[in-house]
Amino acid sequence: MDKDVAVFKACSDATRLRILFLLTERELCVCEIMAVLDMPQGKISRHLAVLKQYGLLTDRRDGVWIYYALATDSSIALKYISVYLVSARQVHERVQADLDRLRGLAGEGKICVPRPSMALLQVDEREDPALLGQP
Amino acid sequence: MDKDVAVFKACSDATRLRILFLLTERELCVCEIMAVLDMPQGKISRHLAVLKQYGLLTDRRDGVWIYYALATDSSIALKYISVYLVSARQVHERVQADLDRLRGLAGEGKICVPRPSMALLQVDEREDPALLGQP
DNA sequence: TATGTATATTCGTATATCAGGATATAGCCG
DNA sequence: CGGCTATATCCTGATATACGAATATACATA
Repeated sequence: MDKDVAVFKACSDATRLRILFLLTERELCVCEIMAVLDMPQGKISRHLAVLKQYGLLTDRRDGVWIYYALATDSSIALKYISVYLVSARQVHERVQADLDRLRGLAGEGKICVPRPSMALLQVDEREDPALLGQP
Repeated sequence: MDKDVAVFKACSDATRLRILFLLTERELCVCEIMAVLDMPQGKISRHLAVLKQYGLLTDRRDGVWIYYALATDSSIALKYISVYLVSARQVHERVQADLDRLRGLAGEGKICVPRPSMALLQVDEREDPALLGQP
């Protein structure tokens, strides 16, 4: 039961809930979440750490970037939270706006390109048809 | 969305979550919750006030007693919390123990009888077959 | 190795939350 | 009205949480 309490505690912050809603779309790196929510990096990282600590998120590193994704089988409450997230995201205007902003971002992931050479790599990836969802 | 955050905040305390689980059984007065959870009256009342303020509970007065019940259509999150409560109560041992203790209480409601005359009234009610669930 | 970028973490402060204990309010009954 | 009971609320201290700002860490490239 304590695990469930922790899950609810993790959800009881507006910023964290917005992050969770965003992650129903797909896994995201920190810079994408920063861009969508327009919040300082430290704040995003701190909330991501809380969500991960409470078992709601998993993370994986890809070079410099760290991608976060919704965890699945952490607690009973989390199962119901997941269903809630998918259903409620179509109802809340703020979430809708967040998701629109996310879909409007230039590429899929790695929107922050650390160096010119990597920016070129990024462009290459964007021109790779296999990576293009919608034209 | 803020309403949903409030609902999750309301659930992010072990005592409050135990109260919510108890109220999936039926509406309860404060003294019953006190008896089951074995906690001081001020603490129970304070948590009930929080749950009511966040829209998770309704209350109704019956003489000296105030009965609390789960609210229904307060927010989207609450709908999913309700489903969670009914499902998860069969999984958590602590909740099982709470519910067992609740069912083991002498009568249905009004376990605290303010005066001898009312105690007699209570006994009368207990002897009324219509009010007896299990012998 | 040095540099730059993405992310994590620490520090200090303001605010919120929780608990226990004491007190206040409201209803019932004699 | 006065006394009893159920419940609500207030007060205070302890603890947790959120934030901005600054700093630290990890990785990639040259």
